[in-house]
Amino acid sequence: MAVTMNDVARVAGVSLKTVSNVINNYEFIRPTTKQRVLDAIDELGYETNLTARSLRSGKTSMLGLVLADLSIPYYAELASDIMKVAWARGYRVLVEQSGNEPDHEKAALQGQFRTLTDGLLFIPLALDAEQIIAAAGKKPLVLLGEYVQDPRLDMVLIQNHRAAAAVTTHLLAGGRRRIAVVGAHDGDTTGSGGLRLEGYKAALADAGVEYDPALVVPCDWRRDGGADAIARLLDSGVEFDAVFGLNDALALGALHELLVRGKKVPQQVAVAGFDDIDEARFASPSLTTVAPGRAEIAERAVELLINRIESKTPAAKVQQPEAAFELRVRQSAP
Amino acid sequence: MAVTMNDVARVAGVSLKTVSNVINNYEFIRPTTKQRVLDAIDELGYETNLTARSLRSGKTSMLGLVLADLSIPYYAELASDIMKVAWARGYRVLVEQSGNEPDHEKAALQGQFRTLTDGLLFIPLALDAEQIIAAAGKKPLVLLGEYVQDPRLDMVLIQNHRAAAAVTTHLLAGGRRRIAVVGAHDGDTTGSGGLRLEGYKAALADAGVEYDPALVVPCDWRRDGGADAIARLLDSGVEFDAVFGLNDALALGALHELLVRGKKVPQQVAVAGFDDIDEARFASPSLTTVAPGRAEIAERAVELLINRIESKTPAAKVQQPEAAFELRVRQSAP
DNA sequence: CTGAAAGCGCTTACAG
DNA sequence: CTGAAAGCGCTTACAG
Repeated sequence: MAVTMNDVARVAGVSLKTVSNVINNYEFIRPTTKQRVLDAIDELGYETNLTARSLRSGKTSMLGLVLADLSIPYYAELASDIMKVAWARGYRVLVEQSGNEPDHEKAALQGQFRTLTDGLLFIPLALDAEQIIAAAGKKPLVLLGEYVQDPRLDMVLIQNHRAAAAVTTHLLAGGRRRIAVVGAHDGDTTGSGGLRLEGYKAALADAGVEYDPALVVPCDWRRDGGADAIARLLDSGVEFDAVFGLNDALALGALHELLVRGKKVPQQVAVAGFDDIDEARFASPSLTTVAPGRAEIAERAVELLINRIESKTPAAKVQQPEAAFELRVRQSAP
Repeated sequence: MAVTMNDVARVAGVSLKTVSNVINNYEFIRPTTKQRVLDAIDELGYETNLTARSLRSGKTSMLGLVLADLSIPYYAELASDIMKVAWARGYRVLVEQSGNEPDHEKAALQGQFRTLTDGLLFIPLALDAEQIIAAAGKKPLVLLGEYVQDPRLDMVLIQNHRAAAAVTTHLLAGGRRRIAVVGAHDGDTTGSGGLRLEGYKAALADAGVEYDPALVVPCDWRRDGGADAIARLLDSGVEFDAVFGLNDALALGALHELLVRGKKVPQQVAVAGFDDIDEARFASPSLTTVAPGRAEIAERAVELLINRIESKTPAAKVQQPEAAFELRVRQSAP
């Protein structure tokens, strides 16, 4: 029913192989032959069947991207960038939402999903390094995010510690001394939350300001989590003059709750976040935050993964490139 | 190299067909045979090669989704919903970003992309109905969004006119009389902008309030577009006591600019939007808007498309179901 | 209930 | 530079 290469070959009066050569831009084809084939393709409206190509070649030219949920702005913006970079290199991206569920993450790592892709970009949230290594097949895998760190796995790193320290130092420079941290447990040292909390502590120590665990409020990393956390903090009577949301969603939720409660931002309480999602620029007041280098993360991750896929020598050393960050000072913490 | 059904058949001591039957849950298999096959699958770690299945069966079990850009919250949230609904029905979703480019949209409609999917969900922004009909192949196609309306095409509709009228009526009920509209040209009657503008006009007429074209400000449908539009309106000296952003991004950009300029919202100027993106709830003040029924849109679109794909009688009448909307009153326009 | 054969539409060695 | 043949790993009639 569909037009095949055979039809093109017949119309052009050449063999199947010649059509294939033309389609794949094989160099040494007589120009007249090539033109005959191109004319036949045009005439018949032929489209390469990518499924057949994949089956035979063993390459799908698709990358998998596993993340929690596209409705979370940071992931959506990162996915958008990754798709553009991949597209420019001739790959499509098949997105899988894990919903933060260990079972979904495991399924994405090993199930049939992998047979559709040549390699996987994975933002783990539920599985640890051992589980990932156990579940992952032989196809290339590159991790994003910081819930998992392991010397055996390729991954693109964010400078969580230094970027969080930079935010904290900025708040301290603005005269703040009681900086609440929203989105971590006191004592966390791993994962995005733990690493950022450590950066915060380091900056306090550098400035000679004492660390107070009462200022550290754990909560879900969502807008309503940040709002709830601030509500609890205000209700508890703990004094604070600044809030560091460990991501922008938390900071924006916190900002919202502060304003609802009649606090002046930044006069009474300064607010800063982490991620620099698009929304941060247009919050009111606009949100001071740190850009973790999203474009660079997308670029490096795709490049690393494609290099692994196309490399003839798969035994290359584990790579863990690090993206550059940048502080973005706005109204919420000038 | 990979484990194939042949390997499973050999280990289980049955024929290829029997393995296939087990995998595809064919009913009439002796339980002991089935168990032997399942054991072999387990033992060998066999995974179905989806590419091979697609080639043979002519079905990819993938739906294409063409939208402008995932970094736009409304699209990201809609994509997330669509993927979940499709997943529940046994389909994956392959997202393609058109960047609002006619060439990209055309490529998504006809190119090799179509050979990877069984049907397409398409949010057109650049092509018109004629171009879409000309470019689309024979595979099922369902349109979303309202830039294109045509009786020949399946699509899921939003009640733009009535929902926009409801927002306007709400603002009028709050005592506002000079309601600026951000995101349309005076005279637009088609596309999301035109339809919503018409709804606005209808509500004004119902209330006996005169329509003033000076209050209608065209701009890009993005946060900065809304901010710019309000800046221009304020600079022009036109008086207004409310702003209706034709989507939430516009309304949030407008809100931001109003606050920057020292206007009190909602005391001096009320603000309302359209879409009810997640961010609207957590803006400060929170944004009054209308929810166009995103979950229902996703549900209906996927259902309609899958029905077309799986239907034996493809000659069924064009379908254009309509989603229910709901006004969400919040602080920006109580 | 199960088997042996054909074939989906390509690419890939192998010849020439 | 081009051809004829094999085969990627499945599913699908067709038998029995």
